[in-house]
Amino acid sequence: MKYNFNDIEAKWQKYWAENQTFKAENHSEKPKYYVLDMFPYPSGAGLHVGHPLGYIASDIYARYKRHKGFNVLHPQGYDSFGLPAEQYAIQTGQHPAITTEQNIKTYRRQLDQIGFSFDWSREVRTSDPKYYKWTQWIFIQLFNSWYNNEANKAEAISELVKIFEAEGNANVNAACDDDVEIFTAEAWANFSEVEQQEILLKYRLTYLAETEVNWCPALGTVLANDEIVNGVSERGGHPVVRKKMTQWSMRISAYAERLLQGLETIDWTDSLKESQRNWIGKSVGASVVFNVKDYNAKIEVFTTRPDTIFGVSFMTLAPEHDLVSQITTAEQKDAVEAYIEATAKRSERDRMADVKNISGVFTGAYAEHPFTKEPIPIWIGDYVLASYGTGAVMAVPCGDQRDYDFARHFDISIPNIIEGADISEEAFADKEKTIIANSDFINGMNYKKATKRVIYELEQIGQGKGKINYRLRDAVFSRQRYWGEPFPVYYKNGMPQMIADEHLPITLPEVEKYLPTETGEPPLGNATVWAWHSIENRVVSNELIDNETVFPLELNTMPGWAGSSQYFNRYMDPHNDEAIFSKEAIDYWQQVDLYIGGSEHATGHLLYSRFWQKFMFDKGYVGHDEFAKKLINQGMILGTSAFVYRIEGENKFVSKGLVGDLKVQTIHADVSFVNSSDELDVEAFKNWRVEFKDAEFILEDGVYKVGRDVEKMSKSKFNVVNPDNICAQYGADSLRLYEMFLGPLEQYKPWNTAGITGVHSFIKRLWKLFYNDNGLKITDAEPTKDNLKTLHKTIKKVEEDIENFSFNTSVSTFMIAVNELTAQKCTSKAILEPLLILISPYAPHIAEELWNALGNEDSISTASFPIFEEKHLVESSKNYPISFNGKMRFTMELPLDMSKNDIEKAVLANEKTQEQLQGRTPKKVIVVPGKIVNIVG
RNA sequence: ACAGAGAUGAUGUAACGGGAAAACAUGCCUGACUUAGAAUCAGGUUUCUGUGGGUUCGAAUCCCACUCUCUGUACCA
Repeated sequence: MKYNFNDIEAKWQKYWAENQTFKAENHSEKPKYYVLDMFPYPSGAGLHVGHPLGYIASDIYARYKRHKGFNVLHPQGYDSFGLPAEQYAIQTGQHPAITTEQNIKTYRRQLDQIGFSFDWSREVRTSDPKYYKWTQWIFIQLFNSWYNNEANKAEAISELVKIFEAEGNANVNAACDDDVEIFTAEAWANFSEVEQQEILLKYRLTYLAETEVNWCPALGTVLANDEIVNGVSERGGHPVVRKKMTQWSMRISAYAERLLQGLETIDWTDSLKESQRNWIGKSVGASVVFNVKDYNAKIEVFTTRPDTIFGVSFMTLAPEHDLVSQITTAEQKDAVEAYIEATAKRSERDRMADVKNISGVFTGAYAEHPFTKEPIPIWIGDYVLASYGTGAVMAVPCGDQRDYDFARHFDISIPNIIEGADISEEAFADKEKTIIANSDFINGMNYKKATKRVIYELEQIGQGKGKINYRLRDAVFSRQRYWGEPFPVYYKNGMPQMIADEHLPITLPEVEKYLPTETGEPPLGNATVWAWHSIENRVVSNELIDNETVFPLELNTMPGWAGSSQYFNRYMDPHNDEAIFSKEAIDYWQQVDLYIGGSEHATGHLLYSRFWQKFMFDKGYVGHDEFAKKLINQGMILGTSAFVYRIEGENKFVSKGLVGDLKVQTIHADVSFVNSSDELDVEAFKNWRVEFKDAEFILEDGVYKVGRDVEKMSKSKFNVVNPDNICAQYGADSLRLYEMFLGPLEQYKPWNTAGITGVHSFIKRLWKLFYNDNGLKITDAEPTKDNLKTLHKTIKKVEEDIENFSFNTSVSTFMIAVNELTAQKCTSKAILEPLLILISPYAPHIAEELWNALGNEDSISTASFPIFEEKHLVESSKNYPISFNGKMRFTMELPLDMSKNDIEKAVLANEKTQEQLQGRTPKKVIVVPGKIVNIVG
């Protein structure tokens, strides 16, 4: 019988769907295991062979865990809000919901044909109102919470109000805005409602704040830093200005320390944890307050080196610093303003990239040293960033290279306060080797002692304190887009009001245009039915807005990461309309046991999700404050692009070998026109685009050879390989095996379709172990010793490999096993049946088919993983390599239970040994039983 | 600049906690079968583990230095 993979795969995919084979129950006698993939954004381009890599790996693991007796949750869904659908809508007027629906259909079809064991009954889509109801709900939860630094957790805002009513805010230690004023209980009672709301907003975990954004007036939108190149928009090259906008922010900074500490408790890759650590950017030091001479002003700086405070010879403020305009003297005014203007024109990225040019201007003002009272000149310089610390630094040129360079450049003095340091060429920045000198009460102390003492003294005189600074900024949560979650928020007297939980979801309104309005409002500003009726509790026409009972709704939408920050928990109970998930469901599934996805989400999705999880933990909704125990990053699959060479100015293409010194344009050719010998199908290429129709081709040896290069797989590089074609030609099992066989999961690796014939013929050889031309050839024959050895060797290796996520090596193990069993002419059911279970996580369709052919009624996924027995691998003898001075010369078969001494004697007695020694006496004989014999001399 | 990962035949890669370097595939070559293509079968094919040094009886593996590649972050005070 022939192996007809197309029929077999369709048959079993249908069987799994109809029987809901992989549906997980929220209770079971079995232990639970939760395997999760990062859900995809359903783009219009569909899947290419790079996308399923992680899904195949997680699917193998999920299927393996089922064989191992676990109740496995392995869900899948779609991160279906996002920019591409919106941009398509702007261009075509097509509603993003429609495009998204179509794209999801394509994705589902493509995923289905690869044979994943997803529990599709739990599918979620972030753009589905039933789903985003709960995204809105979490937003409200965050709004109604504040972070209590004493308890080190989020608490209800109503508790905070109680404290304010009882004693004011003097004793409240909260993560809040910096500009909160101290008030008493009486004062609180006397504030108007709006004033109270304003104060509370400074404490809430999500809050409205003025944020600086990159505003592009021509595009009418806010741009991310990445979207700006050389000060103009990447799209269209329009000018971009910094503009303040009121936007929602998430107080993730409140969780900085816990996000950092939590990394110690999870099994994620070191590089990913390191990325998050850098992103959080903890630095320990002190805040120091400098009084400005002749002004009633103070400058607060953050420093990690308070021990060097006696080395301060100037201060630098960021050009954007609030004080600059106040303290600049009349003489310096023009220079300072010119400098500020020049800096404002440069993007932050430009400023950061340009490290060599030292620039700055003296303000004319002086600060006063907190201890010596000496005057310190105040400069501004663009190497100081407004967004980090306080936007001001105390400059210690002898101990910091940037300060040193700055001082040198502007001829500012460089006092040396480090004992024995040579600062004639560069600063001495090694704090571990620092001994302080010329520094009053800290002379002779090391860095640690001096730091402690300086902080103590600063506190005594009220000029500073110990402080920990984090780089992590609060996350802006507003987007001026259409295709995202609407906020459950309306505005009354300018203050945001949350819509009560029972009226959620607030669904996206219809709009005529998906662009910002002419007045620069976000796309939702185009909606005509987008006002909240606070009595009827429903969305009504804007015409009814009276600001008494009907109020305007929020026009921004939520960012892409909103929907993905709790989806892993929603899978546990995805159809629950009463709660985001039931307590039973979360208590049962707890957290993700294995999460697989790309490393590009290291500081986005993976950080925000940890933040929301910690918040949900504080509120008692979840039992773990980390959502994923173990995380693996799959590497990217790269495409092999093909290039043709067009002679400049002519419509002639030369074959790669003939390019030589010719001036040519290198053009991407679609890889589907190129065969495995790098030869171009010239006719197909000509028909590809009109401009190539009449092109001439200069061939070498009768063919046109293309150039090759490995690049990211992408539609624009024409190097995309579609899994549909692979499945049609070789089958899903071959695709799955080949993707794993390419190399280690975490590694970046190029795709080369030609290699798939190796795994494909392996599958055919597996089939031939079961079938010949006459049909099934399996017998009940007693397995031979060799059969058992092959099987158990394979069980052992495959089990180890899966546990270590080394899927590539188990594929070669399978090949070895099938090669050996074929050579042994094995037909024994007792061997081949367990072999099928081993292979089934990797190649589930053929495994089901053969399993069924052996007379099994249930799906192979219900079978138990075979148990390894050591006894079948025990050997009685070993073919010892005999080395002389480390070089292997010949081998000798010796019993494994032979003693060291006897082995030595036997080896020395061998005539080949004597031949090698040529009469010399060996100095030493190393015998490692079971491994090797090495003769030295 | 810093951090992380990595470098093995023509190619993808393998080698438990030092113990026979290249398993498993791809490619290429020869032969068989076939009208041809595809498929199948039999056989063959290369290297000395990025560079330099160290530890060791023995190093791809451990240590030190360097070179290069990829990824992330970047004037972080």
